[in-house]
Amino acid sequence: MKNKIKKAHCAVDYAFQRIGGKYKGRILWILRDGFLRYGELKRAVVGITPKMLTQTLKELEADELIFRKVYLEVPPKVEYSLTDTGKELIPFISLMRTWGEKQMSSD
Amino acid sequence: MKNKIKKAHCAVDYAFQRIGGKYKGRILWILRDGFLRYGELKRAVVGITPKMLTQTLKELEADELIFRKVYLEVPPKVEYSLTDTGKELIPFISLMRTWGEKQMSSD
DNA sequence: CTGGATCCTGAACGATACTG
DNA sequence: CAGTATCGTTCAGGATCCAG
Repeated sequence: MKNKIKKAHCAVDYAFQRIGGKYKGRILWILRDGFLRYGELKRAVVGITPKMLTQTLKELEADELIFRKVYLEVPPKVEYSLTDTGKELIPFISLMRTWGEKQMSSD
Repeated sequence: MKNKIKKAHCAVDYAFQRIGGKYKGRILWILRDGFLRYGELKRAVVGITPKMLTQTLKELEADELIFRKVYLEVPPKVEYSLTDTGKELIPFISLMRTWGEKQMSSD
């Protein structure tokens, strides 16, 4: 682990700290099948500010959930994708979505 | 839904708001098989203060993820358990745990 | 025993402008 | 295009004491 996990009392606690936060779940889900550039992510994650996007991407990268590939071109190009560890989370985020959709429709 | 969900951009977002927070995952997991009293929960969720325990339990109850049963006795007795909706989350929290344990051991 | 009431701090998040 | 920098705000969470 690269990020500072404050103090996990158990595995559930630990996991939530790594994918908690306002945007991490959404970003991981958006990246589930493919490579996206910074600008594409910015459009996909509606409402996020550049600061939060950068910050969140850095944390996810430090946690080794996403991979950041820089192309040395002009204009600059950077692509983000899931690491294997990140991909392991997709089934579970998928479960979350299913549950969330069901709940939302029953309000 | 009874609780105030600020604004969910998608189902993932929505789900995270409902089981996010510092203790919700742990509490749901602890309640996975059985009824626990307030004091038992307080001991089980190491480090939680009475205020946070009460607050979290109220949110979970308002979200209909847990059920609160009051026994009219002296001294007071209150038992908490999962609702059906709450139980639906257990498989997924279980996935989280598995993933979290694997990650923790590979640091 | 099961909480409620208060006060407070820090971290997360947001708005806006700027840069290589 | 892909970010930084700076400043401001909000709110979850914590400490402590009190109550039915």
